[in-house]
Amino acid sequence: MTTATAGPASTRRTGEELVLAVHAAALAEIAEHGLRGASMDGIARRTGTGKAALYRRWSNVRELGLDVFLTTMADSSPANYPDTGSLREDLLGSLRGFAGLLRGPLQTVLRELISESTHDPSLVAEFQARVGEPMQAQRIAMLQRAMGRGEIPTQPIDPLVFELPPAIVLHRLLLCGEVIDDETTVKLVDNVLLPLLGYRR
Amino acid sequence: MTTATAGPASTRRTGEELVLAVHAAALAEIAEHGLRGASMDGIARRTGTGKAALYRRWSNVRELGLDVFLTTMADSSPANYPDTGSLREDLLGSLRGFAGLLRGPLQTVLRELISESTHDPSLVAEFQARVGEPMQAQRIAMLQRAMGRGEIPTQPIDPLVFELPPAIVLHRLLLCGEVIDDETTVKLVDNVLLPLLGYRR
DNA sequence: GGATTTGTGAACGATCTCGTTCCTTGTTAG
DNA sequence: CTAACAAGGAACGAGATCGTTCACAAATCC
Repeated sequence: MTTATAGPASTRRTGEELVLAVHAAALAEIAEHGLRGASMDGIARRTGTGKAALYRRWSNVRELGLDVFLTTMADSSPANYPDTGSLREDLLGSLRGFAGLLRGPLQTVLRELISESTHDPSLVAEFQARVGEPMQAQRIAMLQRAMGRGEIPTQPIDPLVFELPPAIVLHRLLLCGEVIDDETTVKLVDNVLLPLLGYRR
Repeated sequence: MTTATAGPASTRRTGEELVLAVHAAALAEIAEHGLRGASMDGIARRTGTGKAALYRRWSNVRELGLDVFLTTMADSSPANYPDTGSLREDLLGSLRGFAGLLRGPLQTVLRELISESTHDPSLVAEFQARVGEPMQAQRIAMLQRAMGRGEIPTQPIDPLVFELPPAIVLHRLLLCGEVIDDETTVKLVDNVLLPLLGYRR
Protein backbone atom coordinates (compact mmCIF):
# COMPACT_ATOMS: atom_id res chain seq x y z
CA MET A 1 0.00 0.00 0.00
CA THR A 2 1.84 3.08 -1.19
CA THR A 3 0.41 6.48 -0.39
CA ALA A 4 1.54 9.74 -1.88
CA THR A 5 2.96 10.98 1.42
CA ALA A 6 3.87 7.88 3.48
CA GLY A 7 6.42 6.27 1.17
CA PRO A 8 6.67 2.55 0.36
CA ALA A 9 5.71 0.13 3.08
CA SER A 10 8.69 -1.79 4.41
CA THR A 11 8.88 -5.48 3.64
CA ARG A 12 11.08 -6.52 6.54
CA ARG A 13 10.72 -6.29 10.28
CA THR A 14 13.70 -4.72 11.98
CA GLY A 15 14.84 -4.01 15.50
CA GLU A 16 12.17 -4.00 18.17
CA GLU A 17 9.43 -5.04 15.78
CA LEU A 18 11.33 -8.22 14.95
CA VAL A 19 12.05 -8.89 18.63
CA LEU A 20 8.34 -8.66 19.42
CA ALA A 21 7.52 -11.09 16.62
CA VAL A 22 10.21 -13.49 17.80
CA HIS A 23 8.91 -13.29 21.36
CA ALA A 24 5.38 -14.13 20.27
CA ALA A 25 6.58 -17.04 18.16
CA ALA A 26 8.84 -18.30 20.92
CA LEU A 27 6.01 -18.25 23.43
CA ALA A 28 3.80 -20.21 21.07
CA GLU A 29 6.57 -22.70 20.37
CA ILE A 30 7.30 -23.12 24.07
CA ALA A 31 3.62 -23.56 24.86
CA GLU A 32 3.57 -26.38 22.35
CA HIS A 33 6.87 -28.10 23.04
CA GLY A 34 7.94 -26.91 26.46
CA LEU A 35 11.04 -24.82 27.03
CA ARG A 36 13.22 -27.90 26.88
CA GLY A 37 11.58 -29.31 23.77
CA ALA A 38 11.52 -26.07 21.79
CA SER A 39 14.12 -25.40 19.11
CA MET A 40 15.69 -22.39 17.47
CA ASP A 41 14.77 -23.84 14.12
CA GLY A 42 11.14 -24.08 15.18
CA ILE A 43 11.05 -20.55 16.53
CA ALA A 44 12.74 -19.14 13.44
CA ARG A 45 10.26 -20.94 11.22
CA ARG A 46 7.30 -19.78 13.26
CA THR A 47 8.57 -16.20 13.27
CA GLY A 48 9.32 -16.28 9.55
CA THR A 49 12.90 -15.19 9.94
CA GLY A 50 16.42 -16.53 9.56
CA LYS A 51 18.28 -18.22 12.36
CA ALA A 52 21.13 -15.78 12.02
CA ALA A 53 18.82 -12.99 13.19
CA LEU A 54 18.00 -15.05 16.29
CA TYR A 55 21.58 -15.95 17.05
CA ARG A 56 22.62 -12.32 16.73
CA ARG A 57 20.50 -11.66 19.82
CA TRP A 58 20.30 -14.88 21.81
CA SER A 59 22.96 -17.54 22.00
CA ASN A 60 20.59 -20.45 22.49
CA VAL A 61 16.95 -21.36 22.83
CA ARG A 62 17.05 -21.29 26.62
CA GLU A 63 18.31 -17.73 26.69
CA LEU A 64 15.57 -16.70 24.30
CA GLY A 65 12.95 -18.50 26.34
CA LEU A 66 14.05 -16.88 29.57
CA ASP A 67 14.03 -13.49 27.89
CA VAL A 68 10.46 -14.12 26.79
CA PHE A 69 9.47 -15.16 30.29
CA LEU A 70 10.99 -12.08 31.91
CA THR A 71 9.49 -9.76 29.34
CA THR A 72 6.06 -11.30 29.78
CA MET A 73 6.27 -10.96 33.52
CA ALA A 74 7.41 -7.36 33.24
CA ASP A 75 4.42 -6.67 30.99
CA SER A 76 2.13 -8.29 33.55
CA SER A 77 2.70 -6.19 36.60
CA PRO A 78 -0.49 -6.01 38.56
CA ALA A 79 -2.41 -2.81 38.02
CA ASN A 80 -2.84 -0.41 40.87
CA TYR A 81 -6.45 -0.60 41.84
CA PRO A 82 -8.25 2.47 43.08
CA ASP A 83 -9.33 2.51 46.68
CA THR A 84 -13.00 1.64 46.44
CA GLY A 85 -13.67 2.41 50.08
CA SER A 86 -14.91 -1.13 50.52
CA LEU A 87 -12.71 -4.08 51.43
CA ARG A 88 -14.98 -6.45 49.59
CA GLU A 89 -14.80 -4.46 46.39
CA ASP A 90 -11.04 -4.03 46.74
CA LEU A 91 -10.51 -7.77 47.10
CA LEU A 92 -12.83 -8.56 44.21
CA GLY A 93 -11.03 -6.07 41.98
CA SER A 94 -7.65 -7.49 42.84
CA LEU A 95 -8.69 -11.05 42.15
CA ARG A 96 -10.40 -10.13 38.92
CA GLY A 97 -7.25 -8.40 37.80
CA PHE A 98 -5.16 -11.45 38.53
CA ALA A 99 -7.61 -13.67 36.68
CA GLY A 100 -7.41 -11.33 33.71
CA LEU A 101 -3.63 -11.59 33.64
CA LEU A 102 -3.87 -15.37 33.56
CA ARG A 103 -6.03 -15.23 30.46
CA GLY A 104 -3.03 -13.91 28.56
CA PRO A 105 0.52 -15.06 27.90
CA LEU A 106 1.35 -15.06 31.59
CA GLN A 107 -0.39 -18.42 31.89
CA THR A 108 2.00 -20.12 29.51
CA VAL A 109 4.91 -18.56 31.32
CA LEU A 110 3.63 -19.71 34.68
CA ARG A 111 3.14 -23.27 33.49
CA GLU A 112 6.64 -23.45 32.11
CA LEU A 113 8.20 -21.86 35.17
CA ILE A 114 6.54 -24.50 37.29
CA SER A 115 7.86 -27.28 35.13
CA GLU A 116 11.33 -25.72 35.11
CA SER A 117 11.43 -25.04 38.81
CA THR A 118 12.36 -28.64 39.57
CA HIS A 119 15.87 -27.71 38.54
CA ASP A 120 15.84 -23.97 38.58
CA PRO A 121 13.78 -22.50 41.38
CA SER A 122 15.14 -19.05 40.58
CA LEU A 123 12.55 -18.75 37.83
CA VAL A 124 9.48 -19.05 39.99
CA ALA A 125 11.26 -16.90 42.52
CA GLU A 126 11.41 -14.24 39.82
CA PHE A 127 7.71 -14.71 39.17
CA GLN A 128 7.00 -14.26 42.86
CA ALA A 129 9.14 -11.17 43.05
CA ARG A 130 7.59 -9.52 40.01
CA VAL A 131 3.99 -10.66 40.11
CA GLY A 132 3.19 -12.46 43.36
CA GLU A 133 4.72 -10.10 45.88
CA PRO A 134 3.41 -6.85 44.40
CA MET A 135 -0.06 -8.36 44.52
CA GLN A 136 0.50 -9.41 48.09
CA ALA A 137 1.50 -5.89 48.96
CA GLN A 138 -1.70 -4.62 47.39
CA ARG A 139 -3.79 -6.97 49.47
CA ILE A 140 -1.99 -5.91 52.63
CA ALA A 141 -2.64 -2.28 51.81
CA MET A 142 -6.31 -3.08 51.25
CA LEU A 143 -6.54 -4.73 54.64
CA GLN A 144 -4.85 -1.87 56.35
CA ARG A 145 -7.30 0.57 54.83
CA ALA A 146 -10.16 -1.66 55.92
CA MET A 147 -8.84 -1.68 59.46
CA GLY A 148 -8.64 2.10 59.33
CA ARG A 149 -12.28 2.23 58.21
CA GLY A 150 -13.31 -0.20 60.94
CA GLU A 151 -14.47 -2.83 58.48
CA ILE A 152 -12.32 -5.49 60.15
CA PRO A 153 -10.79 -5.66 63.59
CA THR A 154 -7.33 -4.19 63.99
CA GLN A 155 -5.34 -7.28 64.82
CA PRO A 156 -2.55 -9.35 63.32
CA ILE A 157 -3.60 -11.55 60.42
CA ASP A 158 -2.00 -14.93 59.75
CA PRO A 159 0.00 -14.59 56.52
CA LEU A 160 -1.68 -17.77 55.32
CA VAL A 161 -4.81 -15.74 54.77
CA PHE A 162 -2.96 -13.61 52.25
CA GLU A 163 -1.88 -16.76 50.51
CA LEU A 164 -5.37 -18.10 49.99
CA PRO A 165 -6.37 -16.00 46.97
CA PRO A 166 -3.41 -16.86 44.75
CA ALA A 167 -3.51 -20.44 46.01
CA ILE A 168 -7.11 -20.95 44.95
CA VAL A 169 -6.58 -19.18 41.64
CA LEU A 170 -3.59 -21.36 40.95
CA HIS A 171 -5.36 -24.55 41.95
CA ARG A 172 -8.28 -23.77 39.68
CA LEU A 173 -6.01 -22.92 36.80
CA LEU A 174 -3.62 -25.79 37.04
CA LEU A 175 -5.75 -28.68 38.22
CA CYS A 176 -9.15 -27.71 36.88
CA GLY A 177 -7.84 -26.11 33.71
CA GLU A 178 -9.78 -22.91 34.00
CA VAL A 179 -9.16 -19.36 35.05
CA ILE A 180 -11.26 -18.72 38.17
CA ASP A 181 -14.72 -17.50 37.22
CA ASP A 182 -16.41 -14.54 38.78
CA GLU A 183 -18.91 -16.55 40.78
CA THR A 184 -16.08 -18.42 42.48
CA THR A 185 -14.22 -15.17 43.01
CA VAL A 186 -17.22 -13.72 44.81
CA LYS A 187 -17.57 -16.84 46.94
CA LEU A 188 -13.92 -16.84 47.82
CA VAL A 189 -14.21 -13.27 49.06
CA ASP A 190 -17.59 -13.60 50.76
CA ASN A 191 -17.38 -17.11 52.19
CA VAL A 192 -13.68 -17.49 52.93
CA LEU A 193 -11.70 -14.28 53.09
CA LEU A 194 -14.13 -11.89 54.72
CA PRO A 195 -15.19 -14.36 57.43
CA LEU A 196 -11.56 -15.11 58.24
CA LEU A 197 -10.84 -11.43 58.49
CA GLY A 198 -13.71 -10.84 60.85
CA TYR A 199 -15.41 -8.52 58.39
CA ARG A 200 -18.23 -6.45 59.87
CA ARG A 201 -21.17 -6.21 57.55
CA MET B 1 27.11 -63.01 45.54
CA THR B 2 26.53 -66.73 45.09
CA THR B 3 25.20 -68.72 48.01
CA ALA B 4 25.11 -72.46 48.33
CA THR B 5 21.33 -72.61 48.11
CA ALA B 6 20.23 -69.56 46.11
CA GLY B 7 21.97 -70.31 42.82
CA PRO B 8 23.90 -67.83 40.68
CA ALA B 9 22.68 -64.27 40.70
CA SER B 10 21.11 -63.27 37.40
CA THR B 11 22.93 -60.73 35.31
CA ARG B 12 19.94 -59.41 33.39
CA ARG B 13 16.70 -57.85 34.47
CA THR B 14 13.61 -59.39 32.92
CA GLY B 15 9.90 -58.75 32.86
CA GLU B 16 8.50 -56.66 35.68
CA GLU B 17 11.89 -55.95 37.16
CA LEU B 18 13.03 -54.34 33.93
CA VAL B 19 9.79 -52.37 33.65
CA LEU B 20 10.33 -50.96 37.13
CA ALA B 21 13.87 -49.94 36.26
CA VAL B 22 12.70 -48.33 33.03
CA HIS B 23 9.99 -46.45 34.91
CA ALA B 24 12.47 -45.07 37.40
CA ALA B 25 14.86 -44.04 34.65
CA ALA B 26 12.07 -42.49 32.59
CA LEU B 27 10.87 -40.45 35.54
CA ALA B 28 14.37 -39.15 36.15
CA GLU B 29 14.84 -38.35 32.48
CA ILE B 30 11.49 -36.57 32.31
CA ALA B 31 12.24 -34.62 35.48
CA GLU B 32 15.40 -33.41 33.78
CA HIS B 33 14.19 -32.79 30.23
CA GLY B 34 10.42 -32.59 30.46
CA LEU B 35 8.14 -35.10 28.80
CA ARG B 36 8.51 -33.35 25.48
CA GLY B 37 12.28 -33.05 25.71
CA ALA B 38 12.96 -36.59 26.89
CA SER B 39 14.15 -39.24 24.44
CA MET B 40 14.02 -43.00 24.17
CA ASP B 41 17.78 -43.01 23.70
CA GLY B 42 18.21 -41.09 26.94
CA ILE B 43 15.89 -43.36 28.89
CA ALA B 44 17.52 -46.50 27.48
CA ARG B 45 20.94 -45.19 28.46
CA ARG B 46 19.82 -44.23 31.91
CA THR B 47 18.17 -47.58 32.43
CA GLY B 48 21.17 -49.46 31.08
CA THR B 49 19.19 -51.39 28.52
CA GLY B 50 18.73 -51.68 24.77
CA LYS B 51 16.19 -49.64 22.88
CA ALA B 52 14.63 -52.74 21.43
CA ALA B 53 13.50 -53.74 24.92
CA LEU B 54 11.79 -50.35 25.24
CA TYR B 55 10.16 -50.47 21.84
CA ARG B 56 8.83 -53.97 22.52
CA ARG B 57 6.67 -52.41 25.22
CA TRP B 58 6.10 -48.77 24.30
CA SER B 59 5.90 -47.38 20.80
CA ASN B 60 7.27 -43.94 21.64
CA VAL B 61 8.57 -41.82 24.46
CA ARG B 62 5.22 -40.20 25.08
CA GLU B 63 3.50 -43.53 25.60
CA LEU B 64 6.21 -44.55 28.05
CA GLY B 65 5.96 -41.26 29.89
CA LEU B 66 2.19 -41.50 30.25
CA ASP B 67 2.54 -45.05 31.49
CA VAL B 68 4.97 -43.85 34.13
CA PHE B 69 2.59 -41.07 35.14
CA LEU B 70 -0.38 -43.38 35.50
CA THR B 71 1.62 -45.96 37.39
CA THR B 72 2.97 -43.36 39.77
CA MET B 73 -0.50 -42.00 40.42
CA ALA B 74 -1.86 -45.48 41.03
CA ASP B 75 0.95 -46.08 43.53
CA SER B 76 0.09 -42.81 45.24
CA SER B 77 -3.48 -43.35 46.26
CA PRO B 78 -4.10 -41.56 49.50
CA ALA B 79 -4.04 -43.81 52.52
CA ASN B 80 -7.16 -44.35 54.51
CA TYR B 81 -6.64 -42.54 57.76
CA PRO B 82 -8.10 -43.91 60.97
CA ASP B 83 -10.87 -41.95 62.60
CA THR B 84 -9.06 -40.14 65.37
CA GLY B 85 -12.23 -38.90 67.00
CA SER B 86 -10.98 -35.35 66.51
CA LEU B 87 -11.57 -33.22 63.43
CA ARG B 88 -8.37 -31.36 64.00
CA GLU B 89 -6.31 -34.52 64.13
CA ASP B 90 -8.11 -35.95 61.13
CA LEU B 91 -7.37 -32.89 59.03
CA LEU B 92 -3.75 -32.77 60.16
CA GLY B 93 -3.30 -36.43 59.32
CA SER B 94 -4.78 -36.01 55.88
CA LEU B 95 -2.62 -33.03 55.03
CA ARG B 96 0.50 -34.67 56.35
CA GLY B 97 -0.24 -37.68 54.18
CA PHE B 98 -0.60 -35.51 51.11
CA ALA B 99 2.63 -33.71 51.91
CA GLY B 100 4.36 -37.06 52.23
CA LEU B 101 3.16 -38.14 48.81
CA LEU B 102 4.58 -34.98 47.30
CA ARG B 103 7.99 -35.77 48.67
CA GLY B 104 8.15 -38.73 46.32
CA PRO B 105 7.84 -39.26 42.57
CA LEU B 106 4.32 -37.86 42.51
CA GLN B 107 5.81 -34.37 42.57
CA THR B 108 7.61 -34.83 39.28
CA VAL B 109 4.47 -36.27 37.77
CA LEU B 110 2.38 -33.37 38.97
CA ARG B 111 4.77 -30.81 37.57
CA GLU B 112 4.80 -32.45 34.19
CA LEU B 113 1.04 -32.89 34.11
CA ILE B 114 0.67 -29.19 34.74
CA SER B 115 3.02 -28.32 31.94
CA GLU B 116 1.27 -30.78 29.63
CA SER B 117 -2.22 -29.68 30.52
CA THR B 118 -1.99 -26.68 28.22
CA HIS B 119 -2.66 -29.08 25.39
CA ASP B 120 -3.94 -32.14 27.12
CA PRO B 121 -6.15 -31.40 30.09
CA SER B 122 -7.10 -35.06 30.32
CA LEU B 123 -3.87 -35.71 32.21
CA VAL B 124 -4.57 -33.45 35.15
CA ALA B 125 -8.14 -34.67 35.04
CA GLU B 126 -6.72 -38.14 35.61
CA PHE B 127 -4.68 -36.83 38.52
CA GLN B 128 -7.79 -35.28 40.02
CA ALA B 129 -9.76 -38.47 39.60
CA ARG B 130 -7.11 -40.69 41.15
CA VAL B 131 -5.52 -38.49 43.78
CA GLY B 132 -7.47 -35.29 44.26
CA GLU B 133 -11.00 -36.59 44.46
CA PRO B 134 -10.33 -39.52 46.82
CA MET B 135 -8.69 -37.04 49.18
CA GLN B 136 -11.64 -34.75 48.88
CA ALA B 137 -13.94 -37.60 49.77
CA GLN B 138 -11.85 -38.29 52.85
CA ARG B 139 -12.12 -34.71 53.97
CA ILE B 140 -15.89 -34.75 53.48
CA ALA B 141 -16.14 -37.91 55.55
CA MET B 142 -14.07 -36.28 58.27
CA LEU B 143 -16.35 -33.30 58.36
CA GLN B 144 -19.45 -35.46 58.51
CA ARG B 145 -18.03 -37.35 61.47
CA ALA B 146 -17.19 -34.05 63.15
CA MET B 147 -20.76 -32.88 62.66
CA GLY B 148 -21.98 -36.13 64.16
CA ARG B 149 -19.74 -35.53 67.18
CA GLY B 150 -20.94 -31.95 67.49
CA GLU B 151 -17.49 -30.50 66.83
CA ILE B 152 -18.82 -28.25 64.08
CA PRO B 153 -22.32 -27.05 63.32
CA THR B 154 -24.40 -29.23 61.06
CA GLN B 155 -24.82 -26.96 58.06
CA PRO B 156 -23.81 -26.85 54.41
CA ILE B 157 -20.19 -26.00 53.77
CA ASP B 158 -19.05 -24.05 50.73
CA PRO B 159 -17.07 -26.46 48.53
CA LEU B 160 -14.37 -23.81 48.33
CA VAL B 161 -13.44 -24.69 51.87
CA PHE B 162 -12.62 -28.23 50.76
CA GLU B 163 -10.45 -26.78 48.07
CA LEU B 164 -8.29 -24.74 50.40
CA PRO B 165 -6.00 -27.52 51.67
CA PRO B 166 -4.83 -28.80 48.27
CA ALA B 167 -4.69 -25.26 46.98
CA ILE B 168 -2.31 -24.10 49.69
CA VAL B 169 -0.20 -27.23 49.41
CA LEU B 170 0.05 -26.75 45.68
CA HIS B 171 0.86 -23.08 45.97
CA ARG B 172 3.64 -23.77 48.43
CA LEU B 173 5.04 -26.55 46.31
CA LEU B 174 4.94 -24.86 42.96
CA LEU B 175 5.64 -21.24 43.73
CA CYS B 176 7.72 -21.51 46.88
CA GLY B 177 9.48 -24.71 45.87
CA GLU B 178 8.83 -26.57 49.08
CA VAL B 179 6.52 -29.23 50.36
CA ILE B 180 4.32 -27.65 53.04
CA ASP B 181 6.00 -27.92 56.44
CA ASP B 182 4.28 -29.11 59.54
CA GLU B 183 4.09 -25.70 61.17
CA THR B 184 2.21 -24.33 58.17
CA THR B 185 0.00 -27.40 58.13
CA VAL B 186 -0.97 -26.77 61.74
CA LYS B 187 -1.65 -23.10 61.04
CA LEU B 188 -3.74 -23.93 58.02
CA VAL B 189 -5.90 -26.21 60.11
CA ASP B 190 -6.05 -24.03 63.22
CA ASN B 191 -6.20 -20.56 61.71
CA VAL B 192 -8.07 -21.14 58.46
CA LEU B 193 -9.99 -24.38 58.23
CA LEU B 194 -11.33 -24.80 61.74
CA PRO B 195 -12.48 -21.17 62.05
CA LEU B 196 -14.23 -21.39 58.68
CA LEU B 197 -15.94 -24.57 59.77
CA GLY B 198 -17.15 -23.02 62.99
CA TYR B 199 -15.17 -25.49 65.06
CA ARG B 200 -16.14 -25.61 68.72
CA ARG B 201 -13.16 -25.92 70.97
C1' DG C 1 23.82 8.90 -2.24
C1' DG C 2 27.08 5.78 -0.29
C1' DA C 3 28.51 3.09 3.60
C1' DT C 4 27.09 0.33 7.13
C1' DT C 5 23.96 -2.52 9.47
C1' DT C 6 20.61 -5.95 9.60
C1' DG C 7 17.15 -9.39 7.88
C1' DT C 8 16.16 -13.54 5.14
C1' DG C 9 17.05 -17.85 3.20
C1' DA C 10 20.07 -21.39 2.26
C1' DA C 11 23.84 -24.38 3.04
C1' DC C 12 27.21 -26.71 5.86
C1' DG C 13 29.31 -30.34 9.13
C1' DA C 14 28.62 -32.35 13.47
C1' DT C 15 25.62 -34.41 16.60
C1' DC C 16 21.54 -36.37 18.25
C1' DT C 17 17.22 -38.94 17.90
C1' DC C 18 13.99 -42.01 15.83
C1' DG C 19 12.54 -46.59 14.76
C1' DT C 20 14.26 -50.73 13.02
C1' DT C 21 17.15 -54.71 12.55
C1' DC C 22 20.57 -57.96 13.81
C1' DC C 23 23.64 -60.74 16.70
C1' DT C 24 24.97 -62.75 20.96
C1' DT C 25 23.73 -64.56 25.03
C1' DG C 26 21.15 -64.82 29.37
C1' DT C 27 16.69 -66.56 31.11
C1' DT C 28 12.62 -69.16 31.24
C1' DA C 29 9.52 -72.85 30.26
C1' DG C 30 8.50 -77.48 29.16
C1' DC D 1 18.63 -80.44 28.49
C1' DT D 2 16.72 -78.04 24.57
C1' DA D 3 13.92 -74.67 22.40
C1' DA D 4 11.93 -70.43 22.67
C1' DC D 5 11.91 -66.02 24.39
C1' DA D 6 13.83 -61.77 25.76
C1' DA D 7 17.67 -58.53 27.17
C1' DG D 8 21.65 -55.83 25.89
C1' DG D 9 24.50 -53.68 22.62
C1' DA D 10 25.56 -52.18 18.19
C1' DA D 11 24.61 -50.59 13.68
C1' DC D 12 21.78 -48.49 10.17
C1' DG D 13 19.43 -44.75 7.23
C1' DA D 14 16.54 -40.89 7.60
C1' DG D 15 15.41 -36.81 9.71
C1' DA D 16 15.94 -33.01 12.91
C1' DT D 17 18.63 -29.71 15.41
C1' DC D 18 22.62 -26.98 16.55
C1' DG D 19 25.62 -23.15 15.65
C1' DT D 20 27.98 -21.09 11.96
C1' DT D 21 28.72 -18.99 7.58
C1' DC D 22 27.56 -16.88 3.30
C1' DA D 23 25.17 -14.24 -0.40
C1' DC D 24 21.98 -11.02 -1.42
C1' DA D 25 19.31 -7.24 -0.57
C1' DA D 26 16.41 -4.32 2.43
C1' DA D 27 16.79 -0.85 5.87
C1' DT D 28 19.17 2.57 8.41
C1' DC D 29 22.53 5.99 9.26
C1' DC D 30 25.44 9.90 8.19
